[in-house]
Amino acid sequence: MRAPCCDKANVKKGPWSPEEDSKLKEYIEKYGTGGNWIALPQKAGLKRCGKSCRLRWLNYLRPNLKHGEFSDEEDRVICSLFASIGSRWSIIAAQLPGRTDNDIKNYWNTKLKKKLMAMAPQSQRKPPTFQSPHQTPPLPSHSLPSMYKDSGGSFSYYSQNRSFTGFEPISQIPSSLSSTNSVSLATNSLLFQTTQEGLFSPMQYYHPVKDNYMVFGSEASCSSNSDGSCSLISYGREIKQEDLGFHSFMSSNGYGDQNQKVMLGNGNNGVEILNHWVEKPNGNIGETPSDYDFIEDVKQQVSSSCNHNDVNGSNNYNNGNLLIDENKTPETVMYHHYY
DNA sequence: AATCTACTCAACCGCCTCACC
DNA sequence: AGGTGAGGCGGTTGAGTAGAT
Repeated sequence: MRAPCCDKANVKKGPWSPEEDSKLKEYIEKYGTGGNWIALPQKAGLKRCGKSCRLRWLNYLRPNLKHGEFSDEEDRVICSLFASIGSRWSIIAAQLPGRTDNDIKNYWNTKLKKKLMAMAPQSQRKPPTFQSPHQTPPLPSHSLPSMYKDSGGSFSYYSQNRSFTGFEPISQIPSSLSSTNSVSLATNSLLFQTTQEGLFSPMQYYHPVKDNYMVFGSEASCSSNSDGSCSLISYGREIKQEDLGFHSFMSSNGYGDQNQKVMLGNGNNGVEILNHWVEKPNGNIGETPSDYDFIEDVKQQVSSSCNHNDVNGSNNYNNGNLLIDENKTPETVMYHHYY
């Protein structure tokens, strides 16, 4: 049983009064938060929980907050990020200066979701969802390959310091993938399609880049971990089961009937130097608990690959790209994991 | 004008992660 | 290594408001 963060009986709850607001604002502007929200209300003379103060400051009082209507551009950013990372509102908020995660969450739940549903064809209107590993309905074989990531740019998220970058220009798509006949995820205008299963995926405005490839992430902004090790990172995080589920979703759009192969590779400034393929024994990644072991194996191989590059004197540009190939299927799915 | 319904969004709750001891 | 507390996050709630009847 966890102790409450404050004495619930002696803290005020509910809407903040203008007096409380000004007390909090004045105190923080004068002394800062002191890195201790729990102690702050007492020092500031507020009968509030520290968490409540923190929320009030972050969501309402802190300077440079943007209020009011979201622009079309902001809509697009939210949509594409939601499609790619799901409801990680804080990460999405980091891409929209002046917007808070709470703002975006509310906006998504109350307006944007409906807006997108209204755009979808009548027969396909279902609430857009991000595919988690716990909900992996089979996709109809006729469904189009869902394309994942907006922009051809870097897409790194460092969980430690919460920084997150993305939406770099399309020009940063690896040159090796920029020839004709391709499927690309680079987009400036993005629409979404809900499938019959309620899946939600960006479907339009993708520019073909190279035959049989879908590219997830592009810029090689890789750096080794501080301990010198290399690990697979999904958008900056360690790969987790949830990520695998998403990969499964991505690859199962009618192209996941056969065993997957994962290509290990190293890249340099976005130019892939493909190394070798590793075949996953059964089915798509993310479908069985043993897949985690499989990923661990892949990790190992990427790790040793990275270490090898270190030995050769290369620098942090060497990254562990993970390419997933449904061999001999209409699509090859390529994942890049940078760190 | 009164009532009902739908919507919005600020705030809360509880869980998770991380840093510190 | 394990325990504890604080910060942070996402999901949910509910009071207030706008619009419909």
